[in-house]
Amino acid sequence: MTSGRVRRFDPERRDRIIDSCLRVIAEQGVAGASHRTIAAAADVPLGSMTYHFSGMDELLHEAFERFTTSVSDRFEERMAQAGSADEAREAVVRTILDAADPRETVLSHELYTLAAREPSFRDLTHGWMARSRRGLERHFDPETARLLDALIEGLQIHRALDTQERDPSDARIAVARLTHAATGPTPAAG
Amino acid sequence: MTSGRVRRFDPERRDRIIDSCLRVIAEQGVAGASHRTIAAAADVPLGSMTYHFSGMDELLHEAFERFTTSVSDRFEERMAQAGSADEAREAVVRTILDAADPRETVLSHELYTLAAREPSFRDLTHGWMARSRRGLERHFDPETARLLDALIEGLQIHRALDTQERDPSDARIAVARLTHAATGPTPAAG
Amino acid sequence: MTSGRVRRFDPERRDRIIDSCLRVIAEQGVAGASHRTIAAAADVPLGSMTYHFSGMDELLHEAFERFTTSVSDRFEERMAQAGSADEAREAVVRTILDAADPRETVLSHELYTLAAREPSFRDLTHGWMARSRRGLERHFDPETARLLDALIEGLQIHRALDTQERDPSDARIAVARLTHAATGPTPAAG
Amino acid sequence: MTSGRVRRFDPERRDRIIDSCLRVIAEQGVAGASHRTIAAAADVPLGSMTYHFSGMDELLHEAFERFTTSVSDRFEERMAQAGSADEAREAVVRTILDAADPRETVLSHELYTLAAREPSFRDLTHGWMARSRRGLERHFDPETARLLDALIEGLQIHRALDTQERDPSDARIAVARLTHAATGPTPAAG
DNA sequence: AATGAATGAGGATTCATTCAT
DNA sequence: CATGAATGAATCCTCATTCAT
Repeated sequence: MTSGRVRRFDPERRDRIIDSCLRVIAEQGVAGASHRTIAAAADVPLGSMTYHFSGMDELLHEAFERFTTSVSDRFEERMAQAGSADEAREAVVRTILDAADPRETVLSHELYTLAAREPSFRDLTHGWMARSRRGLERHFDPETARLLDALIEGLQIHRALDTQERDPSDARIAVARLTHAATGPTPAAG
Repeated sequence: MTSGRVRRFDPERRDRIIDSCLRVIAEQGVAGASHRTIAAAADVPLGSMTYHFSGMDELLHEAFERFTTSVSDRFEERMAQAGSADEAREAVVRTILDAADPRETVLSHELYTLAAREPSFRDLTHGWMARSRRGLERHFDPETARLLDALIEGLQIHRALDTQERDPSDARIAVARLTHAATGPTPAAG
Repeated sequence: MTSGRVRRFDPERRDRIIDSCLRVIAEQGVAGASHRTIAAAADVPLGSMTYHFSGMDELLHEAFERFTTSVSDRFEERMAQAGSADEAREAVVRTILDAADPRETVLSHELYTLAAREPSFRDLTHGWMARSRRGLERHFDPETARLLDALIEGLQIHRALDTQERDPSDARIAVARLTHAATGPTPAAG
Repeated sequence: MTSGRVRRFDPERRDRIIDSCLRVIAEQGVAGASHRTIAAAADVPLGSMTYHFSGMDELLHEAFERFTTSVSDRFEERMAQAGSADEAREAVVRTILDAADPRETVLSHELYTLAAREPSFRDLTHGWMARSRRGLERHFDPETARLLDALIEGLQIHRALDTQERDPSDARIAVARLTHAATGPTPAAG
């Protein structure tokens, strides 16, 4: 008889909690990510939270680790599929423009905010950046890879946090300037 | 007679609360900025908080408005003092490298995180970016100004959130590439 | 109209909480004295507890301070009313025998246990003992006062923690021996 | 094959749990002695606790039984080794003064507190006192033995819970007065 | 025989907000 | 005008115990 009401064994529960944690953060921010809200989102009893995770910090760390890994995976794959420098440039541009997904924007900023204050989260941001650079270095020299990586970051943020629409060509021009020197006349203002 | 309790008239109290709010956010994040902690930091009675501000949102908005205004002021002044495109480039480079102040890093990210989720804070980020661009447009064409602004953002973030030291020359090279096209051989990897 | 359901002003509430705290400790021990149980006993909302006391420690300290003060008051009065050394001896004997009140036994031990581990409670036990000695010194020299005080303690404990009834004359004999040397033949066993 | 998990047979585990229980109580009190903390201290799985003991009460009882037995053993031995009434007096004095071991002080009080409220622990305190008296009765008459036992208790407590140092001669004088009546002039205060 | 997984109840504490003064 | 007192909801976390394995 498997009657009763509880599931005593649920091996994927830990996983589900991590996913729910990311979902809650995306929707309500780290501030709204409490044991309660996450437990409810994961359809798991409250006591389950501290059983599986030593505390909110461990949970947050694992959640953001999953997030950065998945974003990095996707970016690396994109870079791997580019067959030439030109295709790589186009992939970078697309990465910048695709960032419209508000979920990722929000999660990124939440992580940055955490990392800005708590060094323990900086291993995640560091690892993330390292993998991005490694992907870029398939097609560009290390110096350029670092600059491109920072540019992607800055353009994504400004696209996300500006109330005004941005012209998509910005990204293309910026990538061009950073990757091959000469594109035309000196752009200093008259 | 000045007997009884003290300080029934304190015209700068509102101001002090806003400053304390920023101080608390810099130290403990928006998450740690409660009426209680801010009131304590400002040495102001708890009941005073809801008297002067309709709620945390109003207070946060005013606090971040003060923050972005002060950062923008400083940047605009820097740009105004640059007498040539070269001096402007150097001012941009210094702006990127000076961002070591953890207080500003933290406050920026806290604001971005807020703005990423709540549109009501996006007027602040939009205004901030607009003023930055206006400053840059004293020396560069609008297109370049936009790109420089994003680059500043990206490099600052990566410098702050990487565990590894960054070479300061990165900033100089990036600014050079974005502002005058040709600086040398094509940097695509071999 | 004083309708509604809440009492917004209740100046004796702090006092009532302290009393309820002692009551709960007497009934269930320090282990059972939680914010919840005490709040319920005092008919006070839970949030009221940490409003009036910084935490359980402060509350416990104040509660036991009240307890020791009241016990000391009573003992001092008894000593003050004794008109002669003989009456003082009798008062001491009665103090030992009266300790049957389980409430006081329990509270004393709870305090001792606390003080045994946390020095911050030792000021209470020290003050208690000091006042007891001061009372005894009205009638006995300091040396004898110290010994009597310890004897009271020991006899009370053994009376309380033995499952076997004790002969009340024990107390009388012990007090006699400690206070005037000669009462008969040497009591060493054959 | 000793593969798989380890230590499915561990006959001393029950013993180790009891010892760990005492250690935890000495360090954190009965309040801090939970199944979890004790299991961790004994390096034993949590589920093992309720397997070996029906509940905390059984465990506490066995732990304190071990404690009182060991203290009683030592005291009895001391008394057995005393060859004369004078040596016995000295042994009693030393027992009082040696009680500086904070571990024993703490454990004694924890037990007293338990016994003060729950009669089920009073068999332990009763047995302890009975054995103490039996030891003393090797050298003193039953009456004196009871008084000495109580005096030991009282002086130990006051030495442990006073913030002021005690003069060791107190113990010697008290024992003298209780055991042979006349030691000098009447100690009543002038 | 032994235990890892699980959980509901309860632990202290913090919070934004209300309201009588 | 300004605030100290008050509170219910929510915070994270620990707990003894149960039970399928």
